[in-house]
Amino acid sequence: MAKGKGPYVCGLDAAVDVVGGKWKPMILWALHDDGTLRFGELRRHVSGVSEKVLIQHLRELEADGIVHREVYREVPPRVEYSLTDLGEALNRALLPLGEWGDRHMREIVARKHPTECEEPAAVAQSG
Amino acid sequence: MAKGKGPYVCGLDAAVDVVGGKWKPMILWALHDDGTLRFGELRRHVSGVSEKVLIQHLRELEADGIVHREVYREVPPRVEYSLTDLGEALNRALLPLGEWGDRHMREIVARKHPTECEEPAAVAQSG
DNA sequence: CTGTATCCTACTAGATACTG
DNA sequence: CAGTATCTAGTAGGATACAG
Repeated sequence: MAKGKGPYVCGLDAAVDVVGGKWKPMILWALHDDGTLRFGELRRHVSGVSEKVLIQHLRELEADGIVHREVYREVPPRVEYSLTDLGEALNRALLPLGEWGDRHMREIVARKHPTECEEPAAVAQSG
Repeated sequence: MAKGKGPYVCGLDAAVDVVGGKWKPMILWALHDDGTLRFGELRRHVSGVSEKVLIQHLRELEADGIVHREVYREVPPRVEYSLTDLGEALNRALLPLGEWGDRHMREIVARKHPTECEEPAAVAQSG
């Protein structure tokens, strides 16, 4: 679950608490893009994350009702993650923020690394 | 400045890095609501925050180009904070997220505190 | 393949006292 | 009033080894 900082002052407060984890936005993005992903696939989509942290974030998102976890008792084991309706709604609410980031990432990054510049690469979804 | 976690994978990643601070959403909210606020006023709006952390967040937001800091060399000292155009755009992009939070905060809070001052009911899954 | 357990580091953030 | 300095606690996140 999220940080659980307590009674939220506003909806935005609650929302950032839910998506505030370091890799959570990328997890939501990946799930929104592919619909359903196994643990390993998710690991590859969210490149750089460790198993522990990925599991941790996944559990929190599950506890918050954002993602659904489906376990298949097979050999080898298989677990699939997907977005719930709440998660899809969250992702839609996240779209404008993602677009803002895409549009202004250059300025933001430029402030951080005045000499280092890279194409935004447009990971935004067409929706 | 924000966490500065490095090259962003997507715009959303950059955006949450900018607004990810514990009190930043509330700071943006207050500034959006009142337009321009002094340090002390901001402190009152963002109730619970300490001077150090408020300054820290303000500096980060300023470094990210989200807020503008205007210093008046008077006695007593006066400093006014306001949103830049970038900050206003960010706030607009944050609106849907805030609405999502408002709509679903009850479920989220209910998951966190099933027995605390709230009806144990209405933890309904979205599925 | 999907997790769990343990150890460790860095950072966020809070309390308090002090300065201009 | 606005901001800084110092000390401290809690926790998010990372590396690695191990288990079902």
